[in-house]
Amino acid sequence: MDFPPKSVTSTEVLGTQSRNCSVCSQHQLCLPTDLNECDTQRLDKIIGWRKIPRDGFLYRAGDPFTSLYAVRLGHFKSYQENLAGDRQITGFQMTGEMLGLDAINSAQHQCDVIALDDSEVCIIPFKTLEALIAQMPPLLHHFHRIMSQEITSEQKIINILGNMRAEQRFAAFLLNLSSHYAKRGYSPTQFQLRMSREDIGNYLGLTIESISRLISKMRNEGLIRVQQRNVEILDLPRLKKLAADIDTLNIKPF
Amino acid sequence: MDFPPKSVTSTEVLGTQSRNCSVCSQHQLCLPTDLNECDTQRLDKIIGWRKIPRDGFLYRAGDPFTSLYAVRLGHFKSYQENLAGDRQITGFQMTGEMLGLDAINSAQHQCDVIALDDSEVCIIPFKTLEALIAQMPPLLHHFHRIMSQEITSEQKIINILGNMRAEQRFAAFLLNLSSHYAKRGYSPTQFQLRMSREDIGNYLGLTIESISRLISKMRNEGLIRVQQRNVEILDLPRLKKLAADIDTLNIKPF
DNA sequence: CGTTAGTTTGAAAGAATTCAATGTTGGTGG
DNA sequence: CCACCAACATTGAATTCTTTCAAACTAACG
Repeated sequence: MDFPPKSVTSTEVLGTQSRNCSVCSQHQLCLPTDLNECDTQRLDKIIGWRKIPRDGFLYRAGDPFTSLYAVRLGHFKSYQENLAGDRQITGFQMTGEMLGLDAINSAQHQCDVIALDDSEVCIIPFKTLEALIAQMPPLLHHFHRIMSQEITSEQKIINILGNMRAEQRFAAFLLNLSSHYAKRGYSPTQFQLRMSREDIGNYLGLTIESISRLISKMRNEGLIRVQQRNVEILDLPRLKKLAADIDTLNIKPF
Repeated sequence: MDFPPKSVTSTEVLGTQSRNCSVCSQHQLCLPTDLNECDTQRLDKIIGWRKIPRDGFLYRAGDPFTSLYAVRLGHFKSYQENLAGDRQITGFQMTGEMLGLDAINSAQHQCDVIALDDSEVCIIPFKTLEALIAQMPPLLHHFHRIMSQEITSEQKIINILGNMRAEQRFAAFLLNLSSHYAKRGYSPTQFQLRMSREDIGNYLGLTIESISRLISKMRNEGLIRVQQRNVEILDLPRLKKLAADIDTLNIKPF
């Protein structure tokens, strides 16, 4: 069932990833599972493809919005800049995640998006997608779920920024990465940070020094092992307790 | 052009608000402007209606998701509760705004939503809406814009929580209310806060005492006038400068 | 008129930042 | 191959901002 459609030459599907949705490794993350083969191929036809080198822009705030992007390979960061020139990273995106949804309303991109790795994206022309969507109910609903998910994941950040202390924020951040990697079949306890300490700090509303101190503290407590950008979570349950604010240190005798 | 459709008796359209989209005062906020009369009436037919008393729940986190809600009258707050029982208000909603979009993905509501005023909502059964949407391209696109707008407005909060100091946060909060009221034809400089100081603090990641101090400070500086929940912005430009982090006090001589 | 919920104010404590210095890594060119 | 540089990261000390704790105040309501 994984052979390439006949319209595609064999060289085009060489490499670790195919350019076709039906054989893409992100299939279950990106596409509705109940889409039939025919509809999947119709979708294939409208989807383009692009490579972004490390530190390259996928798009910039203010760019006209024409397409959504699905991360096929690699990692991205999205940030907004305010009038004073301060930046706020609003999210990190990894394989299978959608970029550009925030631009639909104004037809202009709202963020700068930069690749943290050499990366690849699927280009999804939005007008075409909407036309297709109207004819394919499962895809319609799936697309709404994706947008809804985006809202939910931003609410998570609001929760982190709004009522967690520094240590909890960082714990929540690690746990979020952990579950994302787990969902993609990678180890939930060992992974590489794709972003600098500065990016992490910015994202979590903390300074780079605070991040550094938190890493040292958690390392000393045997919670994590960190070597540069390599992270190993040594005590996942305790990390979860920490992030959930269940203050194990303050258990009162009665 | 504003007479009620014949299927509706005259008593039903009495009062300040009609139950029909075509004559609803929120028309331009809620509906696509390029929807024809016939399509508007099809939409009318699926939309229900409900009153929520002050402090009443519109829905609770975990409730099964069946419908979206559009605020027709009044104000709401949405908040999430974490495992430790801490709450985080993720947004305040006023007339014309949509509630429940975050529930599409999981089919369960993600927030508790409470009315701050005696309020009224339109009930929009989601399955029916999706079916209708697929047949009405302008409505399809409009719905996507609404979801996109929700994403954008959450990014605003992330920006506030992620890199503003207390004073800027509160300034940004007031300005946000100001522009919302302006958009609805009310005064941008005089309005009533519908939420308690505690709610404001929670929303902005600050304590109630901090909010209180900020109000006092801004009052002393002639920026605002506050009498209980009545707010008057006395110096809008300066408030904007403050929120934008343009530090007028720190202009260096050379 | 007293009670209550919500708000304001003050003083002390705590959390995170700022500033400054030092350490580490990886790349580049001599 | 090594020395040096630049970018990134860590650590310490002082400062700043915000919270916490405590008390007093205010308006609304029965």
